[in-house]
Amino acid sequence: MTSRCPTEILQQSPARESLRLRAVNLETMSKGDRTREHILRIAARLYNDQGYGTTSLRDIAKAAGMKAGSLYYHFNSKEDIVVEVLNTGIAWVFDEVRRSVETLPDSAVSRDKISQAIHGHLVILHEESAFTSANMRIFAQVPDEIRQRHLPLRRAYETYWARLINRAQADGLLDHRINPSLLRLSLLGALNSSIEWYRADKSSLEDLAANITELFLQGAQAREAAPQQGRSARRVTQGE
Amino acid sequence: MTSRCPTEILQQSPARESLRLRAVNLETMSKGDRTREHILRIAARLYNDQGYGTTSLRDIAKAAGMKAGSLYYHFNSKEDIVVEVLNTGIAWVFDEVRRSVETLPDSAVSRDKISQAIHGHLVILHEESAFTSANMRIFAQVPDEIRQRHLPLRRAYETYWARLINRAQADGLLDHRINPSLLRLSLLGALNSSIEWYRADKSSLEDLAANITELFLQGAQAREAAPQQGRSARRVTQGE
DNA sequence: GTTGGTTTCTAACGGCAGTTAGATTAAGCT
DNA sequence: AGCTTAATCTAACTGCCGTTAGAAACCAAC
Repeated sequence: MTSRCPTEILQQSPARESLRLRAVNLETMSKGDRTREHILRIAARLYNDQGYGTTSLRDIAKAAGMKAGSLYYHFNSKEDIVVEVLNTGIAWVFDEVRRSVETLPDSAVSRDKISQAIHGHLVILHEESAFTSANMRIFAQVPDEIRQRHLPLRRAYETYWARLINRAQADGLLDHRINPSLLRLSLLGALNSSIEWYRADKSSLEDLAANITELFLQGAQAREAAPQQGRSARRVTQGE
Repeated sequence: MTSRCPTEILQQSPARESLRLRAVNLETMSKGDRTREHILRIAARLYNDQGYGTTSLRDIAKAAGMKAGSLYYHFNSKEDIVVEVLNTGIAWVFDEVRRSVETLPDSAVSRDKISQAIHGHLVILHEESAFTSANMRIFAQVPDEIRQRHLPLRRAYETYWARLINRAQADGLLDHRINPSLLRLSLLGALNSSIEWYRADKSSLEDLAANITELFLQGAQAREAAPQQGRSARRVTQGE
């Protein structure tokens, strides 16, 4: 039996769970837990800005308005901080993508489900969660031991996408000659690379999501006529 | 007027140029230059294996069979080493991709040119150049100053791809509704993400290149019939 | 206002980082 | 052989790293 909730894959204390809930209840949290969250958010921002290797505990502490030693009241080690940032990043994007897909009725066509998943992934990546973008940025650069601790959750998220795509292929949406793994890896590779080139002032995330969906499903090659069924997203003007 | 050779964009001493030439003339090189190259190759390998931040000069020196201080006979700083590794990585993939495309007659159809470019990029990334894979791995994690020094060459390579794609759209290969920048960024994002999931024992690079070309041009969505013109690459079985 | 728990700071520790100057060795030339 | 240049090593410097122990400050409850 597979777990439905991404957070279940981690054995976490209740306090550690709090960050995973999208609606953070600031009032009911103790000061310690609030500070703890604050530190994690600061850490995620710094990881985004300057990478993992060059972000010291003293950097995080200073940005959080405290001294390096004080971090050890909330965390056992530097490693624990980055692992929690990584896990939160995936947990959030996982929750959001699932939520986006489940917005649709179960009977919805596969194309809409994939389109929604793409949009959800992009929204979290670019608008909602510094944890998720930090994850995509630094995952490949953290020491192997840290990556191993984080890997189960990441795999769970990848599996979710794999199922989405497999189902789409079974439904007949996807060509049977397409390798579903290649599609998944290429699509997520493209989506995650967008943290290095997407700028919100150039186009909306809705347009970006629609255009990427179109690109990966219809392909870039010219088609004779075949206008799509009223699904005409405005073109995005990204990059030069 | 635009420069044809990617190395021209860098003002380099002749000695520094050597690594950029694919056919390395080991005999005619001085011992110093050979050691210099050796160090750079070692550095690229270590950057690939353990990232930039956690690779110290002492690590590089030890792997190269010398002491840390000795590196300073060949390089002025740690920064110079990583910048040269980065530049070499792009110079090589740039040369190879251009060479691949120019293998074809000028009259070749755009599809073949793009297909060749994709293959060349993947070959360098996975088989030929630890510099190129190191570049893709660590580019996002080096300090900003280093990235700035490297950026011109990277932009030149991106521009080459942009021209390739623009021409393909002008030729009518690509749908006019496709945003060429989005195609380029998504495609390169997908290609470069392959350093994290491609395993040579699972499929050949030729198959991978053919399948990615197919994916980005034809799209994943099921097509009625329309068999492609004899261009039937075997399916790759990558990932789970 | 004292108490007791929570939170932060201070000050240091050992270790490793990049870098440097100068001594030492190796190689080539006459 | 002796001299010169090339290449490497030795040994240190300064500075920042993650981490720790214990003292201080804060804060609520009585």
